[in-house]
Amino acid sequence: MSETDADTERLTRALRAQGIRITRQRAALLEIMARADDHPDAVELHRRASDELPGISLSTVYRTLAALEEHGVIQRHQFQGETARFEPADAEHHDHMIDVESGEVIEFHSERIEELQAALAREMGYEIVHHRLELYVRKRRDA
Amino acid sequence: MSETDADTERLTRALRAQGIRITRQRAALLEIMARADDHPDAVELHRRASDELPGISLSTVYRTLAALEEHGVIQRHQFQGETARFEPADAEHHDHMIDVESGEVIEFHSERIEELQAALAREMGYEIVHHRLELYVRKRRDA
DNA sequence: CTGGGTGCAAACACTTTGCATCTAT
DNA sequence: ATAGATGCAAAGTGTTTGCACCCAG
Repeated sequence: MSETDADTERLTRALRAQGIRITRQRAALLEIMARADDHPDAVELHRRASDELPGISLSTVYRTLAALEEHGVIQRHQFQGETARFEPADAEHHDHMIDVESGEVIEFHSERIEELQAALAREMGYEIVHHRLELYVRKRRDA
Repeated sequence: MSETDADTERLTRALRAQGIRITRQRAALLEIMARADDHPDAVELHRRASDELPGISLSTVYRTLAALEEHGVIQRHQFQGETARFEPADAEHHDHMIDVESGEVIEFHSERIEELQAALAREMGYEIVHHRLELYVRKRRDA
């Protein structure tokens, strides 16, 4: 059994325990999300799901994505001007660089930046609930 | 003459020089934006504009906002799940903290964070075109 | 067996657009 | 005078929802 298969099965059990039914549609989407190493949007996920489950409706995809997000299984991102994209919610938080020329999304993480953010918020009397950091970038020509 | 009046007049001239006509509608919106110290959305701006220019249409507001954004006069922000909000584009860049309880938007700036972002992007072979940093926060109770 | 999930179509919220008319320059 | 801007209504886009039927547990 592949690692993502094992992950998916564990997830399935956890979700069922939380009282959410794993239908064929949801199983398909869970599997697709587990495999996805890009950041697909609802329409793209619907396309992928249709391959193994012809007839699955776009509304089901939206409803499932909402449910999975609510249960912390996936994360929704709304990049500048784009439609919502999704990715599996891994343990470690990360931010995104978006290549404005290719649309490619690169993940990164900076503990130093996170610390500065937290310190800044605290100074101003707030605590961070969550944050969003997006760098819209272009490949360096002079590199 | 107030300072914002002077600013608005300067802007008006600059825009006209770039070949965009300053109609009553646009003048009203320029003035409203100059005065705005919050981050209103299109509907709110339409409401404010309607006070001094009854009959102004929402599409004109949208078209004007698009034009002003294109000419770098205002900036558009799309906060998590909200409708687009606008603010005058001042010289100095800043980021936003959004109070998730009140919806209030607080501006801040950290040169240190900006430097780290730039360094990070460079390391990965990119240069930053623009970025977005939003801290979704809540007032500290234990402060 | 039964309540949650699905597919479909219709509704939604926000934003954009086509067109006839108007107005800033 | 005339090209660009407006108001209106209609179309778009991405997403959500009501409802009758279905199927996972």
